[in-house]
Order: sequence, then structure tokens, then C-alpha cells
Amino acid sequence: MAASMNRVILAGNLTRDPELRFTNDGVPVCNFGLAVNRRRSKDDDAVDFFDVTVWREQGEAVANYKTKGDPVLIEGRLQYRSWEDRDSGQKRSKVDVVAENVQFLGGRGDGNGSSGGSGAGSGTKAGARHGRGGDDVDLNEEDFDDIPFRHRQPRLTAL
Amino acid sequence: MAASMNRVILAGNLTRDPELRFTNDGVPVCNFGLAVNRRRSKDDDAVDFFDVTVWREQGEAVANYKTKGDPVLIEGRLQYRSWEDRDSGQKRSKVDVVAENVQFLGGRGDGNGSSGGSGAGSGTKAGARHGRGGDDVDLNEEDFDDIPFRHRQPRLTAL
Amino acid sequence: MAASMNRVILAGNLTRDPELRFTNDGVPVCNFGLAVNRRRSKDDDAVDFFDVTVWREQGEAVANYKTKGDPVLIEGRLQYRSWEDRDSGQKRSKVDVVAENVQFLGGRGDGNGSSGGSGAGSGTKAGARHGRGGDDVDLNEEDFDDIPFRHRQPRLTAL
Amino acid sequence: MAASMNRVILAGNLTRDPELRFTNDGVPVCNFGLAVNRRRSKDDDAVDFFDVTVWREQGEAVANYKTKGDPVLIEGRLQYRSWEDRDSGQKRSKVDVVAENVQFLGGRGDGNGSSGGSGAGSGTKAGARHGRGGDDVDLNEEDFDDIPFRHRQPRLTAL
DNA sequence: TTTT
DNA sequence: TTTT
Repeated sequence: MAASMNRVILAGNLTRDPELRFTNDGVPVCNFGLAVNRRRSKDDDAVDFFDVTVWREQGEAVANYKTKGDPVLIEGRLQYRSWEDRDSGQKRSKVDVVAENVQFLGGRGDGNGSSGGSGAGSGTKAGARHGRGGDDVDLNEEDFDDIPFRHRQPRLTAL
Repeated sequence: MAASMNRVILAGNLTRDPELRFTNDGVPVCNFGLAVNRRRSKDDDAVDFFDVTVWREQGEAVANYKTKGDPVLIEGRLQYRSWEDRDSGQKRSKVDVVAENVQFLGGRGDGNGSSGGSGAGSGTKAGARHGRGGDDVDLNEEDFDDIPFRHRQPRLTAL
Repeated sequence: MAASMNRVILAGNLTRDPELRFTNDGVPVCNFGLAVNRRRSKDDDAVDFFDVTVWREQGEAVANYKTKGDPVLIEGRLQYRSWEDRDSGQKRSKVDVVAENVQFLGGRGDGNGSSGGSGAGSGTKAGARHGRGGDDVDLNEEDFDDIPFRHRQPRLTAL
Repeated sequence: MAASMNRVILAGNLTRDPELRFTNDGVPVCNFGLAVNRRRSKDDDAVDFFDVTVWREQGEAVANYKTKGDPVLIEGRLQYRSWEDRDSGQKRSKVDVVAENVQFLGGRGDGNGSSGGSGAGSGTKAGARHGRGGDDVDLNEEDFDDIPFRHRQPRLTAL
């Protein structure tokens, strides 16, 4: 078997308010867009855009405390998905980011009000809304494999 | 201006022979596919697939010494591209990996014949072919901005 | 609270055979040295040396399958320790690497016999010995905090 | 030759004001301490401390705009050094961090006034002082190997 | 679909 | 489009 590694670290800003949903088993999953400025040369205004998924407590913290425009630092892995386009029938695929660690930037000091993706649950940021009415969230069953099963908000949103 | 960071590290195997092309200015650019095994739980045979771009000397070294199946370790950044689909006219986008450092794995010892993406240019691996007849390579002009201009193989392949 | 991140990725070769010890609770901990070639310019033969700690199953796998000279790819975090020198009484400190993921390089293919830091337990590599008679292993109690308690080899070696 | 990689990413706060010095050739080099909170479990107040070196423009920007306590995000490599202790004559060694990319955190938004380690040189932060009277800076000759030679502030401070 |  |  070959050596394998898959690690990504990104710092940028949310391109939209995070959406929080739940699997049938009540596992929270948060999705948001991330813009990372390239800034390689001074007259380079290019931007890279990514879709980010955060599971469980950290996902809830992002949904509760972060909104469009907020800066975050994330560490995670790249995830490839492929599917068949319902219309054209042709194969499509996509690479997005599964964040395992989200650090809140911005605010006083270094920009960290509630810090490091924890967050109590009270005092959520004004404007943060919990996604509802979900079509097409990127859930991968294998993400559930190695994690202690927990029934938190059973069946709030079918995925 | 916000903090930005974009770093990715992957280890996996080539899914196809690398293709080497040249910009009009003769800058070498190499493309290959990379398969990274997920192996999170023992019965997890999921795989993530990525498209990788390597510029200049390192790109040439990959093209000269690596073929389908070979293991590599790469360090680089994620790059987002978007375009309009010529047929459907709908907007499409893609995230791929620009490798700035390619380490050859496999072989005796740790698997490193000519090592670390250097490699003279002679004695290329049997089976390694230089891409020819190129349509649709992912070239981004900004990649040329901060690099000393060099005319190496002028105009071999139009991109 | 400020944003914090601590991530390190290294590829190099063992500078000595790994030593395996156990805490009083029977938790395995493996230590080895790692040499990483700098190779920045072709006539650069500089090398960076690090001390690496690997806990639990992965530590056992390293001890069972790897010996001096073997190439590995590790992902982990940096750990700072400080103490008072018993002789001079002056304060000393050290930074070493705690590996959370060890990938075996070298061997056929990409150099991976038993792969990715798993390894059964039988058929250990000739020459791999389990450290015994331990003074001065770098154990940090906080490493035990977030990990399910397990009695594996109770009290084999006192630390 | 074996595969080698050396990459580190840290986010934390300066433990002291940065010191800026210059090599005999006038190359700026900045040194500061970095504290990274471990925060693994909620009652974990452990901290890891590192010494960081930043060369050239980025080093100047850090010295001009950052002071003790400020949050930064850095990307770089680990560097090992060894020497003989002048008193005891015994061998000593140390691992520190050479930052190749420093992102300023903190401030409004995400905490980035002058952003990403650029910064003109005017309007330096009150309290930022340029190190003077230097003994024992960690200069490694090989750091100069692959960089275009530049005479910026010739011989301001002997090292 | 796009953030500062 | 997919590697060991």
C-alpha cells in the first residue's frame, strides 16, 4: 500500500453566511464558501474560492458566530466527489475542503471573540441563521465511520 | 486587507502519465492526476482524485521520470478556475493543485531515484512521453508574473 | 483568546532505531530521531535533525517496522518543553515533534511494506528492538487528556 | 537520495517585540518569540514557545508593524542548529522556525492593517524598535544561497 | 454564487 | 479519466 497524505490549510473570508444542517442521525454539518486572496504580486487581485464543510461542534460554532465576510483560518483535508449530472447525464466532479479545525480571526486582539471554533451556544452573532430547507448538501457516509455516535438534534432536517 | 494563506500537502500515486507542454514563451508546464487513498478506517477504500500542475524544471522532472502509478509527495497551493461551458453556456468551475515542490517516492531506500524533482534530462524513464497536441491546458497568466523570464523551448507547443 | 495553530509536516530518515516505552498506564510511546535534508541548492548538504514522539498504535508500528535509515513522512505538531538542568541549575528548553500520522516510505512501489503506521504486530522487522531501561523520555501528561483510557500493556516499563 | 520535506504553520502571539538586524551585506533579519496556545482540552492552558526568524522585506514589515502580544500566522520551515557551549564546552542544539510567509492577524476585520507582511516602511507602529547592538543572531549562510544579492543597508549592524 |  |  502506498503512502498517503492529505492536508490543507487556508486563511480567508466567508463568501456567504454559513448554513447549518443535520443528518438524519442529528449530526450537525455546516457549509460555507471561502475566498482566499492570492496576492502574489501587488497588482494581483486574483481570488480562489472554495466550498468548506465543517462537522459537529465546530460546525455549530461557525454557524453561530460567523457570517459573510468574516475571516477564518482552517485546517483540514481535500475531498473529491463525483456524480452524474441529472440533466445532461454527464459525469461531474468537485473538490472541496473538509475543515477539521476552524480558528476565528478578526475582532480585537487577533480577532477572536469566542475563539477557536468552540463557542458556548448562547449569544450567537446577530445575523447568523441556521440553514433550513436543504437540498444537495455534500454528506459522505464515511465521515461518520470513526466518530462516536451521538443523537443531538434528531432528524431536524432530512438531507 | 485580510490575512490569507493557501497551502496543501498531498501524497499519492499518479493516475496517468504526466503530460508536458510549453507556453508560447517556452515555459514548461506539466499536468498529471493524483490519487490519494483516504484510508481512514480499515474498511475504507475511498480515494480522492486531484489534477496537479507543476511548472518549469520540476514539471520537466516529473514528466521525465514519473509515470502512471508512481508515488509522489507534493506541496503547493489550491487554485480555483472558472469558465463558461462552450456547449451548455453554463458556468463551470474547478479546484486543482499547483505543486511548488514535488518529491519522488518509491524506489529503493525511500523510493527516490533521481530525487526531489531535479533530474538532468537524460536517461528519462521508459514510457515517459512528452505531451504533444495540447488543447485546454490550465494556464494562468499570473503564474508568470513573479518569475524571471526565460526562453527555453520557444513555441514548441501552442497552448 | 487568540487564534492558534500548530502544524508540521516532515519527510526524512530515521537517525537511530526507534525506542518503544510504556507509561505506567501502559500507553505505548515511541521516540526516534529524524534527519531532513535541506537540499535547497544543489551544493547544499545541510541537514536538520529532530526528535520525534509517536503515541499508541502508530508508535508501536514505527517501533515494529522501522529502523535507522528508513524514510518516513510525518504530520504532527511542535512541542515545547522546558526544565532545569540538574547539574548547572540553569533553565533549558527544547522543541520537538509529536507525530500524529506517520507514513512509511521506501520499499517497492512507494516504499510501503506494512503501510501507514498500522502494522499487525507479528512479523516485526529484524533489528527493531523495543526500548527498555528508560531514563528521560519526553512524556507530557497533557497528551493523555483527550484520549480514551486504555490498559494495553500494564506497567511494562516504568518511566 | 531520500524524499525530504520540511513545512510548518503556526498561529500565535509575539512574546516580545521583534528585533531587526542586518547582515554585513545589509540583508535584514528579524527575530521574535511566538507563543502558541495548545488549547486541546478546555482546561488545557499549556503553551508552546518558539523562536522565529524572518528575512528581508517580510522581516522589516514585522519589525515595523508588530509588537509584543500581536497575533500572527506564519508559514515556514524548521531549522536545526548546533554549537558548542562556550562555558561548559558541551554540545548544545536548538530548533527554531524560519518564516517564509508572515500574515498579520488582529485589528478590524480580521486584523490586518498593512496586511501580509508587506508594509512600506513609513508609519511604523509606535513602540516598534529596531534591534541594535547584536550578539548572537541565528544567521545561516545557506539562507543567502538562492536569493538575488541585494545591497540594502550596507553594514549597519555587524553580526 | 463570491470575501476583505 | 482514475493510483497502490
